[in-house]
Amino acid sequence: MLPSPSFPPVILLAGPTAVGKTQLALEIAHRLGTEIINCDSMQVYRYMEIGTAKPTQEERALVPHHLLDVADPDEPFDAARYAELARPVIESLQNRGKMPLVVGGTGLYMKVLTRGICPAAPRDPAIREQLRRELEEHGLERLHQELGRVDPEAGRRLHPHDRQRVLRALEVQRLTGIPLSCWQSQHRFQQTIYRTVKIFLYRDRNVLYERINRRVRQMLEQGLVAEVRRLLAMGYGPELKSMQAVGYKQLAAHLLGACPLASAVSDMERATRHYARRQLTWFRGDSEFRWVQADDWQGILEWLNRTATS
RNA sequence: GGAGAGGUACCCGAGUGGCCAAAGGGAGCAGACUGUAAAUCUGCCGGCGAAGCCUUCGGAGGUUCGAAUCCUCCCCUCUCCA
Repeated sequence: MLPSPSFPPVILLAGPTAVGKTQLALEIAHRLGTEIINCDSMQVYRYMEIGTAKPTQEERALVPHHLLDVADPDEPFDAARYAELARPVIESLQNRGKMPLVVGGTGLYMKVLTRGICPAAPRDPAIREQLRRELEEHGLERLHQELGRVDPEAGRRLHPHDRQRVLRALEVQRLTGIPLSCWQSQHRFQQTIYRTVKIFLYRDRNVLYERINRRVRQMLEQGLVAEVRRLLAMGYGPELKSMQAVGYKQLAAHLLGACPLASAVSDMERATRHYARRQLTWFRGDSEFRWVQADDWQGILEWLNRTATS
């Protein structure tokens, strides 16, 4: 799968949370006569509307959206699955001569979509369970030591406190008998699958933080608390990955009696800021993204016209 | 007016003579990231900087070899009594 120059390029529109991706995406999609492919790890879940700032039904009526509502909140979902679902959509759009517009803030999903992922085995529930038990019994230090033995490179690279990655590395090693770092050395994100045009929307940090606070307030006015209550009532508990999402996590804690609403809200604001910061760090690392001021629609559209059609 | 309590770095807060540029937490900033990624994890955090130096603990004095810590006066905040 090499990038085919005859195919329309894939436009990637990224940016930190609350920067204004959705609105601009609608405009771009409208101008280019194309469709939007969501690249937000939380908007893929059903029933999570307000807190994920998912495009509304009205917005979706204006421009077709893909990869929204493709999983239940308790369904396993990850970057590989995302890419698996998004690729056929991209192809289908390209076959119709359209430039797929991938929009979202989930850096890893974009990376895996455009560059693939190492073919190490997916998550295995049985081994996970076993690892969880060992973690409880012996502690993380011990597991990290084991990793150092079976996969010295990963052991060196991974911080002993990084529970998630240490467990994942052990999982792969046990499942396949091959160290994760070997799998990874086979796949270094070198190959690009599509011809892409990458845009990263940014704003002054203080302005972004103000927008975040404002949007949190709006979400609450729109009934985010009720939405979270509904999810809990449907049996989607706070332990689910989907329920770790910013906003859902804090409000679920409040609804379950852990803290007053006011502190849940300020926790949510802070978590959103932290998230935005991490997004900035992530995308700074990908020099192919062109950073553009989020208000400069005119400039963006002109630049897109030049670049995407050249 | 009287009786107490207190003022510590952006915030909260520990520290009661040297081991204090000052615990801890939060915020903030920077970074890492290959199947949980809105997750997980790391570092920095008075100033300049290599060592080291310089300015900090409400303000001004004082005691002491040495003060955030002790004394004096002043300013401010809070609680209670009037």
